[in-house]
Amino acid sequence: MPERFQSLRGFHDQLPGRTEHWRRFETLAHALFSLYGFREIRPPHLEPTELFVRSVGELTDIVGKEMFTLKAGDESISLRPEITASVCRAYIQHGLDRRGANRLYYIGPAFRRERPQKGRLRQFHQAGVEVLGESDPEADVEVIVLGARLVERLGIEGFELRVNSLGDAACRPRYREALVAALRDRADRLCEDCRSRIERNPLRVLDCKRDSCQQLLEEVPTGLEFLCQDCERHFERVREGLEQLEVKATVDARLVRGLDYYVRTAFEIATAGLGAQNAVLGGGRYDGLIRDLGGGDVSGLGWACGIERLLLAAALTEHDNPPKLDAFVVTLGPRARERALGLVEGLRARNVATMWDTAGHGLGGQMKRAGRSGAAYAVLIGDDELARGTVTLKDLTTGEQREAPLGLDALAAELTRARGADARASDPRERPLERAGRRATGNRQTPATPPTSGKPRGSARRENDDGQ
RNA sequence: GUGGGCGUAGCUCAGCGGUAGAGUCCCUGACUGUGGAUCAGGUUGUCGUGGGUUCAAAUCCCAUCGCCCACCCCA
Repeated sequence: MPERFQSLRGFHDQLPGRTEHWRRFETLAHALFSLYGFREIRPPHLEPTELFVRSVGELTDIVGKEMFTLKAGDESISLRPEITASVCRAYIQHGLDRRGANRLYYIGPAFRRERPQKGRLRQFHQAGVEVLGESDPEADVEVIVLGARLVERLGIEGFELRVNSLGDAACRPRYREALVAALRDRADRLCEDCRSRIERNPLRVLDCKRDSCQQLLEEVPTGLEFLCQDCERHFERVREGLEQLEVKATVDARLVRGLDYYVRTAFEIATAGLGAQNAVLGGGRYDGLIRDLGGGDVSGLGWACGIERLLLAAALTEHDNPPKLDAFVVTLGPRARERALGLVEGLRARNVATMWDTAGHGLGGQMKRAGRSGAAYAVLIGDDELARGTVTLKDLTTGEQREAPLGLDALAAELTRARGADARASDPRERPLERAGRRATGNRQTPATPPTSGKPRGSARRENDDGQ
């Protein structure tokens, strides 16, 4: 027996039944980002390794040990571990500042070589936005609000938005010094990890998860106390803006972002119920990054969300979502079967979503497949119909039957008219993402029929699902 | 990278030294004039993989791969 292959660790397939959820997320994201004046950018997945070393920071774990790096000839290239760096590179390379494209968004995969957990994969997917060249706090407010709106519209309840200011080149070094001094004084009471962080990345001590360290941090100065006047004022206006729009945010002086490039505004949205992987969206301001990457003195601002995590937090229903067919052609006898090939293709040419049983089952088998396909109508043709120039239309929801003309245009019109009646109700784009009445990790009882759908689809098969 | 839990049918799981099981799904038939229902029958399988112990291993041991959880870090 030949070797059977498995997907790589941390690289998952998205199967039918899940892909519909992804597409609903993507549809929502595209629509929402457009609403805020953002335009899509799709950078490549591979970049020069050096791009990430310079942007994310050489000493970060992401660059230090989590990148998929390969040699290509004598250059080193890496799968992107995050997407902001690529967007900035493209912005500089193509002079997007002169094209008026300074609000950009992306949706796509990124790669990190970490030990996988639920909501943390080696290939994961992010959607994110970047605003380039705007340094006023109003831009921060818009970006943060957009993040909150996305999470809201996904129907995620009980999320928490936390904001902080990390200072800038003027004030952060002063704080860093003070912090290091304070931590050194207390090093003997910090955990082992934190002791090593004092020199390597002292800010990260602030969000150590150990209670003992957190208690100790009460005695340590916060960054907010050290903000220079400009940073102070900026942060104040960000908070005021959020307040004006009634977006609830808590100031968390311990919120630190892991990437080196953040300055001033940093924020994060966390949800309950995802365990340790509860951060679903995070970002901040990165003035200076564009310059570090060889561009002009252009400020930057943005966030990224983890699509897997958001979908987990949204606890989507696993309701049936088979392709919505208008018609399933059922044939009786060889003459009808011969005729069906053209009939089916003719209907499709008229935009009627049509299937038939290419496998050649008997009448019962074909009807069974028609029912399972989710088609609105079965279109039956046999010798009787052919002789009369008609088809028998069976409404697969109600079971009612009637005669209809065999002519393609007339039949297509008939089937399309029937579709118009319920298409609006069942079109996923017209429907908000639904919350399930259960936890994502919970039982697998049959989900309740979504209340917005007044039309149960009979025997439509439930998709098997991996439970994520 | 460190520590722990778990891998049996497509799916959810039982079996835990003595012939591989249930539910569900799938397939065939009753059914060349009707799907969802019912009935009859069928495949459900390298028991994750490779070694070892044993007369005998799904079961015990070791290794390995994968999933999950925590740490680390982050979306």
